[in-house]
Amino acid sequence: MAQITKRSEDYSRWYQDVIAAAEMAENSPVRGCMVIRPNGYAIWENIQRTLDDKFKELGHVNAYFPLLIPKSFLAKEAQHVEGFAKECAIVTHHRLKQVTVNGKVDLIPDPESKLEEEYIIRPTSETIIWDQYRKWIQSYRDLPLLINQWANVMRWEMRTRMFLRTTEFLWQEGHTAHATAEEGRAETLQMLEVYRWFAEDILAMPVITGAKSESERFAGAQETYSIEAMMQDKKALQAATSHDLGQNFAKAFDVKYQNAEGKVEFVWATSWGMSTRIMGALIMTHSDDDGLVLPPRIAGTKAVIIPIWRKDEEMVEVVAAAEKIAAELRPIVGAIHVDKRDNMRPGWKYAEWERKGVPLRMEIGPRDLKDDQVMMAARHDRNKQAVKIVDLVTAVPAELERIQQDLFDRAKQRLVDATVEIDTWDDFTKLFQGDGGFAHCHWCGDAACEQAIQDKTKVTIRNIPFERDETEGECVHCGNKSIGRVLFSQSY
RNA sequence: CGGGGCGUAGCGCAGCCCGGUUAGCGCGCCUGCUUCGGGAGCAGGAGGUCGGGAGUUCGAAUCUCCCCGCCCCGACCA
Repeated sequence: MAQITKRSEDYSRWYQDVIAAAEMAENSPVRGCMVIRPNGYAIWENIQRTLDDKFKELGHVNAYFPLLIPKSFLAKEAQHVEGFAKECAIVTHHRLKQVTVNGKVDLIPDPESKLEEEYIIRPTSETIIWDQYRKWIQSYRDLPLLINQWANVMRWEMRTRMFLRTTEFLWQEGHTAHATAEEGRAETLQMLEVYRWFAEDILAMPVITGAKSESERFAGAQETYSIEAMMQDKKALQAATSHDLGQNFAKAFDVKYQNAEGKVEFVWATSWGMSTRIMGALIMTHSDDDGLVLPPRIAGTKAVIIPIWRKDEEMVEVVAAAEKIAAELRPIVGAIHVDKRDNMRPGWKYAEWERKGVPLRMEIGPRDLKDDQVMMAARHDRNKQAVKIVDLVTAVPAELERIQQDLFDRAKQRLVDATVEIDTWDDFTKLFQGDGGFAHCHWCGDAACEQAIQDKTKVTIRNIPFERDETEGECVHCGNKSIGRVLFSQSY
């Protein structure tokens, strides 16, 4: 069994070890692309379910658009090209041909099957979706158009890391069209709030909401908003984004509607997304040196029951009791696993389920049976207590709720403890040469100054928080006038 | 793409410098018995084109060249 490197020794090694030990994902033969294993995919399925329900509650519907996009589409929105052209995979042929070279059979693209117009594999779907929206939107009565897509996308990054940055990744992308700028802006902010809710209430991951600086804006957006979380190494991770696209895509793809007065106008657009990257954030927010730690609301398995026995007669009794408890609890708390394997001892099983991040463990043996109780142990703080079997229907949901809240509080405390206000360049460099963290600092608003800070320290503006100090001050780097503080940090 | 490290059984590694019988070790896996309340013990067993290709040699895991992949640091990146 692979040992998990301690966080204090090598944080990024620890991260990879946790993923391997929890059997969440592993590398594949395809460079930069990972295999998401059942333990990891179960989490993604829960993410999908929860978000999808919320999207629909707010009036969105799902659709599916092609994986391949005509190359020319990308060129239609100038900034969009600039942002994505460098990382696109391109389909150039539609057929292979067998050839024999030095007696060996090989396959090459059949030159005769070269495509007249090449396709790119979508790095994001704005272009192909907006090309379609042109056909769907004529009247203000067609608006708003609120569509989401669950899909895979591909961005040919130079350096990849499991979940955080993979060549292919899974995500949802919402693409909406509206009659007015105000409606578009309201949708953008509404979806950002959904992401904040999801991160904090479901993933127990406190975030800072705010607007991106101009240089960090999505390619083609008028305004980009993000939620930023703090990992245990005090670096920031952008957990989701929501973009107000203004009329940029409507103009690029000629999407117009006629209003009630008969006037023809371009529509207003938004897009918003959360990807499998969030699972990297989830791992780095809660897990410890013993492996994965998951908040109950997103865990694939909420609790595991470990029957303990010596003799075969005991096994029959204990397993039956465990199954009965599981059956009673499942309708209340969700997936519960009874670990009946008879080829390993309880201690081994405890360690294994701890590695895999199951939030709650119940142990039931002959001694417990006699006392009509089980031992109940929480993964994240090792709190262990005896609970009467009749009380489980209330005790288990309550304990899961305590775990959920505890994980959030713990993460929130880390965030608060590692967040400071900094006013001098000297203190700024000291902070980021040392432990790092989140720093609220004055900034002049100049992109060149922002770039200079990044070049010198690798620190970037994570966002301009909604809740921030807007009193005047001097830019932490250049000393010019500032109209408030923004959030600085090193990031993933 | 630049610098560094690594690639030998499912996992972790030794062997390589200095070429030489059937390539080892630990964990895991299979079979059996004893065990079972915090990573069990004993016995037997299965599992390898030594990342790929070419070369040097009587002989290559070991030497040379090329390629591929992974990890770390850069560059790159909603």
